[in-house]
Parts: sequence; C-alpha cells; structure tokens
Amino acid sequence: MAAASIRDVAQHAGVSVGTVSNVLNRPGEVSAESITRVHRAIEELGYVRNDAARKLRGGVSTTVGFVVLDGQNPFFGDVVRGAEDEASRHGIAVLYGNTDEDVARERMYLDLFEEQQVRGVLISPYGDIHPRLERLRARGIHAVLVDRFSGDGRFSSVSVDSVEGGRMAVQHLIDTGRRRIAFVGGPFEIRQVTDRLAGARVAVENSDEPVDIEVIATGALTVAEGAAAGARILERPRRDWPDALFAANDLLALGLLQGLVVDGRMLVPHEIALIGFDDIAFAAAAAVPLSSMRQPSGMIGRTALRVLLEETSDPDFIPRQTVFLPELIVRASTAPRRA
Amino acid sequence: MAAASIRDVAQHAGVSVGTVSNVLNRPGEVSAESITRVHRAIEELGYVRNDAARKLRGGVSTTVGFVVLDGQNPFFGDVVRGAEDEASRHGIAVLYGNTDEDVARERMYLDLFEEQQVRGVLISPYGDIHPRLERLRARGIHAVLVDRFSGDGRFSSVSVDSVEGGRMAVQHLIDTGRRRIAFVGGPFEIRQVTDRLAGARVAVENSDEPVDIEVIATGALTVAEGAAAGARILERPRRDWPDALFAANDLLALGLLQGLVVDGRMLVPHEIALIGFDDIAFAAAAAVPLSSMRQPSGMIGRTALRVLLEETSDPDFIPRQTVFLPELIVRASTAPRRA
DNA sequence: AATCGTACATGAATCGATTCAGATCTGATT
DNA sequence: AATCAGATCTGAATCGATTCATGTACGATT
Repeated sequence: MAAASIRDVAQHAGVSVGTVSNVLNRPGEVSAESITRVHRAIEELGYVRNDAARKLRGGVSTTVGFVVLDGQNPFFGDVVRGAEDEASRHGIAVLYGNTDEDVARERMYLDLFEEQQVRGVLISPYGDIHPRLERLRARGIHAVLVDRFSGDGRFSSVSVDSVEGGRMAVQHLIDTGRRRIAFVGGPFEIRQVTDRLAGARVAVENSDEPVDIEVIATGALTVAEGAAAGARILERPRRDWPDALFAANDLLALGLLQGLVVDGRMLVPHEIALIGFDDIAFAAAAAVPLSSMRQPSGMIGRTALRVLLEETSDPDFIPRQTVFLPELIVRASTAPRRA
Repeated sequence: MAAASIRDVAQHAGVSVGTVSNVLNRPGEVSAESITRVHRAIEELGYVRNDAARKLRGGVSTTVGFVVLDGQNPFFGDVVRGAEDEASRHGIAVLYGNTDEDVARERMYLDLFEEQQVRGVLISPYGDIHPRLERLRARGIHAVLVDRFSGDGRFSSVSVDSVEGGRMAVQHLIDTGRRRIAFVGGPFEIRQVTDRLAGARVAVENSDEPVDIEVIATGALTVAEGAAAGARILERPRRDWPDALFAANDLLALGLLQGLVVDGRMLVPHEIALIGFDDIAFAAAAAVPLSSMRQPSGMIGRTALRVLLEETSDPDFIPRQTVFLPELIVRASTAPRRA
C-alpha cells in the first residue's frame, strides 16, 4: 500500500487539497467542521506529511546540520545534546556530522547539508571555512559558529571566555595557598590553549605575593598526553615539583591524575593540586574528584540553536556574538594541603 | 541570486535536462563530450543538487535516522560515531535523536524520520516499538535494532552477547585468584544487567574450587550509584568485604573506584579487584586503569549501518541477527594480590 | 539501397505540499 | 431588491530532479 498523500486525505474528507493544507498550516482560516473532518481522515488513513514535497515548494526545512570537530571529546557530546534537546522542542531534527579535524570531511558535510537545504548550520570550525559559509548564506543557509568567537563579526557565534576562565582557575590555586604553578597544555596552535594560558598569566601577575608559573607543553589534549606529562614531573627531584597544575582541559587533567599515582597513593591533592577545564561528566567521577572550570556545554548548544532559529526567521537579523563565562567548580583535587 | 537548478545547467551547457540528469546518475549512457560540458556548467554555476526534489520523485534518500536511548553514556556516543563514520563513506548523513528513555520523544523522532522519508532507521529501542517499526516498514522505511537482540527475528539487529561477557569477566576474576565475588548492578528491568549476572553465575558454577557470589543492587547504571555502592561496602566489617567486584557497566565501575578510596589510598586492586563492562575510553583513563569487557562499539555502529544499507537496497533481504562477542581487556584494576 | 542495431539526446509527465487568485455563500446594510 | 464585506473553499500552477517513450544519427549488414 502506497503512503497516503494530501490528495487522498482531501478525497476521504470530502474537501479540496487546499483546505487540507490550510488545516495543517493555518487552521485559523478554516471552519471547525472542516478541521474535524480533515483530522478524522488523517487519522483513518495514517497520513504523514511528506517533508520533501514541502521543502521543494519552498517551505521551511525541519532539519539543521551540526558539524563537530572532535566527536571523541565529551564536551562536544554535551553541546550536541543541548542543541538536539532544544531542536526537539521545535520539532526539528539535527543532522550530525563529525569531522575529526579533517578538512575534506568538513567540506563533505557542508555539501551534504547544502543538498539537504537544511534550515541552518551549527559548526565548530576547523579549517578556514568563512568563504564556504558565505556561499551557503548566499543560498539562504545561515551558520552559527560554536565554541569559536567570530572575530570579524561576520557570523553569529556562541563561545566561552577562555582567558577569564584561565585567570579564575589559577586565581583559585593561588587562593588555596599554591605558589609554584605549572600550566599543562598544547599544542599552541589551538586558540583555547593559548587563551587559557594567557588568563593564567594574568592571575599570576595580579597576585600580591610572588607566584611562579611554568609551562609544560603537550602534543595533544588527550588523557595519554596528560599521563605522560605526569610521569615527566615525577622524574624530577622532588623539590622541583610544582605544587599545583592547571590543565588546559579535563582530558589532560584526568591523565595527570593517573600519572601522579605512586605506589597506590595519590599525590593529588595534598602534594600537588590539580584543576582542569570543561567540567566533563567524568571530572566529578574521577578517583579524586576533579576541580574544573565548567563550560555550560548544554547551554552552549541550546543557545546556538536558538540563535540560529532567530537568524533564519528574521531577514533583518544582525550576527550576534554570545560569550559565556566559565564557572569555577571546586572539588577534592584542589583541597588545601593537609593541616 | 537564486540557486541554479538543473534547468539552468542544461541551458548553460547547451543540452537537455534529461542529459544533465543522466550525467549525474548514469554517466555510462552519455557521450564524453556531454559529460565535460555539463561538468563545466555545473562548476561555473555552482550548481548543487536539490535533495528534496530528488527524494520527491522517488529517488533514494541520503539520510538515515539514529534514535539513541541514552546520549550521556559514552558507549552510545561511540556507536553513533561508528555509524556516522560508515555513513560518510556512502555520502549519507545521520539524523541524530536522543530519547533519554522517554517514550514520547522516541515516538516524536520516529514521526520526524517518517516525514523526512529517511533511508532507514537505526534504533536502540526503549518502549515496545515493534508495531511502530512495522508501520514504518510498510512505508518502505526499514529499521535495524542496535544493542538489542531481536528475539522474534522480525527485524535485523546488531548486539553483543552479554551472558558470555559476564561469564568471561567473572572467569577472569576467578583465574586471578579471587573467591568472594560481588556483582554490582541494577535495575534488573534492564536486559543487559540480568544477562551479565546470568553469565557471572555460569562462571561460578563451572569453577572447580568453591566461589561465592553475591549481588549488590543499584538503582541505575551511573557513576553516582557506583560510588554509593562502594561506600556501602566500606561500612561492613572488613572480613565481610568481597575480594572482587564485577560491575554491570563502566560507569558503575568508575563510581566504585571512587568509593573505594580510603584516606588517599586505593583499595583497588590489591584489596579488591574490579572489572567493568563496555570499555569506554575513560576506563583506561581512570586513576587505576580499569579492566573491562570491551564491546566493539564503533564496529556495532558501522555494522548496523551496513546491514541497514543492504536491507534497504535488496528487496528480498531477510532480517539478520549479528551478535558480537565482548573481549576481555585486562588492566591494573584486576592485578593479582600483592605477592 | 534498404534494413537494422547501437549510441545518444530530448522533453513532457510525474512526485506531493503549498499558495493564491478567483469562486461561492451568508448575513448585514442601504 | 441590490450591494457589500467577510468567511470559507477550490483547484490550477509551482518547486526541481528523474524517468521513459520517442526521436535522431550513423555505421554495419544484407
């Protein structure tokens, strides 16, 4: 049995196709009588609207695309969930694409989304996709940058102030009595890394008391790199250990935590304090619950989707930058030294 | 400037629309001359195929839907990534929907996917959606169950043998010298939980030496529940402690690890061995790297997508059950007692 | 020269929802 | 009775890619 079309519904209800369409899209202009008859017919035939036909005629699309840079990182998982959650409220579905920092895949997904004529695109960009996004916009597909500030204001963006977050994290370490601080992070091509380090330096410079800060570079923001960095610290003579670590993200911090175990005893927090960034779910779940700078990941996704919907429904919309402040979450990993 | 249509391309290239369509869909039946001219025109006009029109005419869709039960769990994140990765190979995009164990959302997404006329649906089902899936199939939208065996064989499915996994996990604990084993898990409405417990009992019964097994019930498969269960164990007199724990999944196991820390010293593995299930990325990243039963999560997603594509392209396809065996991953958390 | 086969090109018809100009009806007003 | 406004309904035209019956061209075969 072929699926029922709007024509079948019209016939079954004894009205015209135009009326059925009106019942579905502008019920105010239709008599109550027609509404009930059409709804009954829809029920009886199990009619489901054909989205392809609606899109073709120029109606609004009910999908948005989300291109994510690193699907491994739970942070992005949470952002996607936030966006998806908000989308479902509007009867919109999210087309999900993961680029794994691959320019070709990034392009592939944007092509796919363009063919689909999605309502709009959320993207945590990897390469320089401004020209590509401009072309999309010329076709009526707007984009919102996620986790990336749009410096020139050409696109809307939703991001977090990493500099201030870095400052807050290190300020907290200083406030809990630490004076020899190491920033662990890299590579420095990643904007978030340099921003967080810059913030850390601000806190050090603002301090009344003398505070040392050193940089321990890593090759990536992963657990493995964090564990390796921890091992390198343990190789030093004990008097050269820092007394606090600020990791550029939680994956690194979890690795450090793992690396800083000697003989079943954890150096964190009493020998070395540790704070991360992102506050992924597993930060609280670590053997020593991890202090972290919380990014409102779900809220970032929700907000990005809302901005996108506004932008696509208002022809006079001007690109808008939304910046969240991270929040300090204090847990056991930065407890003061034992009394 | 309106987007170029196939008609514009035809005019620009000096051929008919039929020829342009043939160049795109069956280049074998077109002269080399036409192919180059059409491609040039496509290039110059920046033409992008309109997926809505193609779908409307009855062509195959380039999207599949994936309805996920618990977006929080990294295990499902990995499954989705696997599916998405395989899909991208075929130029297909994944519509992602998270139900959070909510029947209404599950229904909402299936409706949305039906309107979209997706190529097919991957679903880790929550409620009883067999009737709904039958209706979808009547409209030509096939479904593959993920992480759930289709007992009656009405649908294809891709899952993992949880009973055997449970057996292997406990066998490993016995092999490393443990004799007082506790299974930590719940609620028992979840099929995977009961299966894994059943497997655990098999291992105990097969053992030559006497082995005790007890069940510690939890309210959910979360880190918090695991930590609480760990605290309950510590309340007992020391001689009543089990010497090994088998957690129904890794989230619980990570919680247990956190709960079994006394005064900066970890009871795992030397006092109590611990093994989880799923082998999520954070299992290896724990302060004590966690032994676990690995589910080939990415492979599950990839396989499910492949089965779906086969099923939707072969009219004579018969539903097929794919069952993977989990793999024992041994890490520090089940190291033998100290010599 | 007539016939046939092959290769290739054409363009009208089609899918289903939406839109909108025009039709119809009802009741109120003059 | 004539006119009008408002409410409601109708159905043809439209979106763009695909398909397929039809047509054309040209070399090979008889």
